Amino acid sequence: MKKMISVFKALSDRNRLRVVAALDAHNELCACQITELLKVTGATASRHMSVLVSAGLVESRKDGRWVHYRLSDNDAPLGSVLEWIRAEYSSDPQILKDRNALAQITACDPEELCRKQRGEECCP
Amino acid sequence: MKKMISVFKALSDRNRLRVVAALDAHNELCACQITELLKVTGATASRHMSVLVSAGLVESRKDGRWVHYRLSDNDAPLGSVLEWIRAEYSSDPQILKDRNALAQITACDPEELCRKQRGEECCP
DNA sequence: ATAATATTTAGATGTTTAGCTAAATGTATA
DNA sequence: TATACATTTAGCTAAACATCTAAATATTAT
Repeated sequence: MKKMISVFKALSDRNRLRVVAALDAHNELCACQITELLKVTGATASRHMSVLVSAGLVESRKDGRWVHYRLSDNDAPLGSVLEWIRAEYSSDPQILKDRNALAQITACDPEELCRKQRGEECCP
Repeated sequence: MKKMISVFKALSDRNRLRVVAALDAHNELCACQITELLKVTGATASRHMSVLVSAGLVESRKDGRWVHYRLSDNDAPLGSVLEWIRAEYSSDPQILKDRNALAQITACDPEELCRKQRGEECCP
């Protein structure tokens, strides 16, 4: 019951659903890329990711200063929940916008992206 | 996206999950039975049910003064979400307790149950 | 018509949560 | 070792929410 509630709570936020969709398309994204996608503070993005991780929906991998996130390969029953999400968002305007944004974001080296995030001019 | 969020929000509350489990076992329950199961005010139960109905998870049928609720027969993808819930809660202590409580509650005529709820002595 | 009654809505209160800024943590590089 | 830096944690505020009580609504029975 607690597990179920934490999963549903994790999935009942707009920004976290956007992240799930993003991770479903690009199988790994780092914290700064997610921050850029959501257009929120790094702190806020980090908080969202910790909710998804605690719910068991996402796994994180630390690589030096960077943290990379990916969807956990969930067991079949929970997998079917993701199946439903996938079906629902495949036509969602926000998610489609995000897809384009992500193309830009991932085209740019994370190194560059972070430079941009602290105000220096670089990749679009 | 809005639909998804409302579904997940609806499912991310302990008491509403208990109701979903209850409706999955007994295919129709009236407001007073749900009130009795959750041990909350009628007003609170009503609020919870309206959340489940707005999310499209539950349908209501009015019959005189009584309102009966049942699970909507959801399309396949969302159905699989309920499938996961079913798998998860089949061994949940709270849900098992609820099953016994429901046996008592449904054994007693709703008419009687309501009498009990306003303080008169009757069915156990 | 009036009274009784099952459910819903309104209003109030305490708790949770998403977001921010600022400080802390841990890692890499000069 | 000292500095730069990506991420996380702490502390705050405003909005959302679960619950209650009291009032409103709608339906049956007298």
